[in-house]
Amino acid sequence: MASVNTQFSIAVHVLAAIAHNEGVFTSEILAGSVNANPVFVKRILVKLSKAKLAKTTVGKSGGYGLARSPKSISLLDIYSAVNPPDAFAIHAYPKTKECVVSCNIKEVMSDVLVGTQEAVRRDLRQTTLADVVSKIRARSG
Amino acid sequence: MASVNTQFSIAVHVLAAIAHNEGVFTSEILAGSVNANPVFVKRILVKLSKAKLAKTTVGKSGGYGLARSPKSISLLDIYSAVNPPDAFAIHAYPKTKECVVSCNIKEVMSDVLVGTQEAVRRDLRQTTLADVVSKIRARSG
DNA sequence: GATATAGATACTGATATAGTATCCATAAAT
DNA sequence: ATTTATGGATACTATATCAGTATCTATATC
Repeated sequence: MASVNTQFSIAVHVLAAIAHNEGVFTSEILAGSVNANPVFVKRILVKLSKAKLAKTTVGKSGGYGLARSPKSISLLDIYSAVNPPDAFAIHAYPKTKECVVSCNIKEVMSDVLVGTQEAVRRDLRQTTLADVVSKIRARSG
Repeated sequence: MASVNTQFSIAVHVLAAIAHNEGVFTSEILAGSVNANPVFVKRILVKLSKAKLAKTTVGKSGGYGLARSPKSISLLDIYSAVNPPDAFAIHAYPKTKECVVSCNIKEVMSDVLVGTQEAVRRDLRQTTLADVVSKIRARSG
């Protein structure tokens, strides 16, 4: 546990917690729900706040609320906010001059994988935070 | 450089090199084309061989050829052969009993992300090794 | 003014990727 | 039959990223 990026999944978790309970919560409480390190969760909350998905109030009795309605927040919005490394990496070794494949593979793969990355984005755009909350409620009821 | 999995991209590279040059090549030569560590490339070649995408001949004057035609090998075949970690990880912290979200988020996210992973597979299935080779040739010509 | 919060920073620890070195088994070349 | 070049396996190391820990500052409420 530590080398796969779980920030996206944690971001969805905390936003779902806020949305489900419809209120403002401190990072301590949200970290408690995730059962993860408070500072780690804070760092994710900061990203969500900068992306204007969460609304921060600073100072005593401060905390995090939603900045937009759950229906208007897609998983793609959350994914973009935490900005995880691309799902598909291309190797970056120096080119071997005499080899046609070596000289062009990177550009060709980039081309192909842009399409794949776009497929991911299309898929994530189809699910909203409201969908996630309602699925959670369906399971608990 | 070392924490993103580049094996898929390297696997495509070596198979494209074999397909483009239409022959049998040693791991040394293939590693030379990639400009990567020979043993690392070997480990990938072993996976491709086990997945029956590459055909191995052992012993002196041995090497790697294609086991199937480039048109019949999709990027999904190659992706599955190297078996990289899932693009989307879900955090695995213990559940907080009192929290409805905490108790159900993992299953709900799994559900959603299965669809995303499937979108990736659908996309990769659309491109073949032959497509990659012809794109490379188009660039070099 | 005291206090509880967000937010930032520096350091540490754990894990997975990739590199290095070396060995064995096999089959071709001699 | 021997030599030799290959695939394949294994053990160890180096490095980068993710995540945890500790601590500090700024700010707004009480």
